[in-house]
Amino acid sequence: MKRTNGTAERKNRTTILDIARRAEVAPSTVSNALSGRRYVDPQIAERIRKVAAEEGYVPNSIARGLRSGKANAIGLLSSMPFGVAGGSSRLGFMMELAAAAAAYALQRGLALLLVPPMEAGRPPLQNFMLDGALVVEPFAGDPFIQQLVDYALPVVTIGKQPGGDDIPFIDLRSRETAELVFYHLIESGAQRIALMIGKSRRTSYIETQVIYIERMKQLGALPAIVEIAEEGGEQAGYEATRELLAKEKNIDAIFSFVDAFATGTCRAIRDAGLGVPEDIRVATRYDGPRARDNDPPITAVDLGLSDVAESAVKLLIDSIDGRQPGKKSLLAPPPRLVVRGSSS
Amino acid sequence: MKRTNGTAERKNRTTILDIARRAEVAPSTVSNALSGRRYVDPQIAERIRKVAAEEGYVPNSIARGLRSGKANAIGLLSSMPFGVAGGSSRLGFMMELAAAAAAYALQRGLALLLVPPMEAGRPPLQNFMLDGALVVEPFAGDPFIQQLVDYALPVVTIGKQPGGDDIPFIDLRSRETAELVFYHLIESGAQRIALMIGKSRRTSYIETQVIYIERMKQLGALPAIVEIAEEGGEQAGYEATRELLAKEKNIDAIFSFVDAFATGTCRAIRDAGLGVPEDIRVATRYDGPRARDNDPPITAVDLGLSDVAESAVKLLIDSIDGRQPGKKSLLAPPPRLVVRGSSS
DNA sequence: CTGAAAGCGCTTACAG
DNA sequence: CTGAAAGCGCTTACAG
Repeated sequence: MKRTNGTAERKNRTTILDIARRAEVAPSTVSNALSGRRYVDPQIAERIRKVAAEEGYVPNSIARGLRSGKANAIGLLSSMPFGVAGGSSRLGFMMELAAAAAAYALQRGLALLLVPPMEAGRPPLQNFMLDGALVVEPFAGDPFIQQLVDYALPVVTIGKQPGGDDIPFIDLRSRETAELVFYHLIESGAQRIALMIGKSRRTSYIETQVIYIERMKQLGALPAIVEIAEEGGEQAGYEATRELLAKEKNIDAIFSFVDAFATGTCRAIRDAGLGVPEDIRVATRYDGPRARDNDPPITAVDLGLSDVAESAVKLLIDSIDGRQPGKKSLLAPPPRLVVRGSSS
Repeated sequence: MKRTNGTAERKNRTTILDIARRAEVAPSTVSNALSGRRYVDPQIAERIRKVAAEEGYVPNSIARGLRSGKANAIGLLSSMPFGVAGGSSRLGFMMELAAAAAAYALQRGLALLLVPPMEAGRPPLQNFMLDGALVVEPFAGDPFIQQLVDYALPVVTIGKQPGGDDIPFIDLRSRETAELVFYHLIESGAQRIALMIGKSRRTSYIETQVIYIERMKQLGALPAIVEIAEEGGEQAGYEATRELLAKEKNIDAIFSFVDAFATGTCRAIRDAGLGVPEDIRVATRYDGPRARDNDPPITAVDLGLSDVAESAVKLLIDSIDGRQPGKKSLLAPPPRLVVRGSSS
């Protein structure tokens, strides 16, 4: 009896050697016959296939991977903290990307490995077999990116990493997104718009702030920017909004960028005895379940995440295959405003 | 110069042999020093760690996996067709399970591999490195399960596979779920309830039908069961409902089991000139975005999927580790009815 | 306590 | 056209 290979259930699996012995050929011939990579005498090939079928032979993908240097898998990572990326229903930005990325990756023969943010510490990437990774909205100096670069793994980021000039990315068009939102809020009558945004240095935050400040200057209005630690999630959005309303009396619109903040913002406005949208209009970026399910539903932006995910996987596959893509970045589809009760 | 190993980006990575040479010890000593698996003279261990750090050594997880027989990854598979599992926003049952399973698996040092249903053909499971898999609501004779069993991979199903008596599973308590829904519909005044359900032989469908028939008998009402091919998604739900309403005139409630069907059901009722819930009450099983975002929002059941996912991963890890768990199945949390506008 | 060897199961050059 | 050998990069017994 052969030794087991550690996993009780998988002991004694038929190997290519077993097939070779029974079919009386060399192991390499079995390999070639089964993979079709090289010509093998049709009669012999047929015999090999028959034996393999009889023995229930299944190739060991890890052994194959060691030789070929491919894991046939890519990771999807996010350093966005749990209060935001996850939350009670956990059906947000990252999972929408995950679903689309997984579907497309599978079409290309790759599995998608889901690496959610960890509550504490870094995920044990060491242990995972990956050919590359997608990173969702990394911030400047994101340790995730650093770790992947250390592992010499190809990376594509969804949303450029600030300063990550050598890393291929999908341009989420955050400037345009911000333009859309501010234009809408102003057009619907807002005079004094506040911006509530995450603290970390992610490109979407940075670009939104730039546009916000420009607009406020044009409008001759004083900017009111509140930066929130993302870990706080909805509760932090709530508290920040209460404070803001206590200090600034003439706010009549809030772009509460992160959807988790935005639901907190709505709650805070109501608790302050004010109405959404009558007294204060609210908008958020990601048009996910959180925005849609809120009462009232929150105006948001359709970012075309299915297309984003697909482009990202494409770029990553190019990078894994060592193809130097003409462009190191791809554009997301144009953002589309979805107006809802929170602002009209 | 060393040969590359196939992936352009990962050529010439430092190996344990490089470290061994530079630190003037045996490769096995490097392995032991770095893993801490065996005692190594502290001075030597320190030297090894220093060299490894300098060289930027990262262990090759595939090589490690070949030797140890572990991929440190589990799969999440669903044979539910795309119209149902996916759909435009793709944020459904499977993704909610995925998010929770991934988070818990990561805590246990495992990655979660997302294997969505393929449009055509079977996914290339051969190529994926897995220690086991979770299968979502398999039907009788599900080829996914067959494939996994052929690969001798441990499997846990979320929802028992009909006839799958040897496969550990999470009991989704579909009988109780059905009881809750029918009790609610009857209590809210329904006299003639129709059941609209998928065609394949999944446990949740089977159990729901059993309860439905019992209830109708008690009520002295004629059962009206419509079985729909799942691939049809919302459109099939729409068409089936139109046909049903054309044939049966006194239907005043529909349990449209699959959420994709249920939104079609609501649309069909309206197109027939009737109102939800005034003329016909509607309920569905999975309390996801689809049910919540519908107009009117659809009464549904909270199945506690986070707990379900966690239990499933636990059971799977037991099975992978060869531990014979006391129980081969675990119970989902009690289903909880979420009453919404579609039925009240 | 540590080293040298064998081996995980394939695939890839190298011979013939 | 096919076989025998080497090798992917680790870890696991086996020696000492």
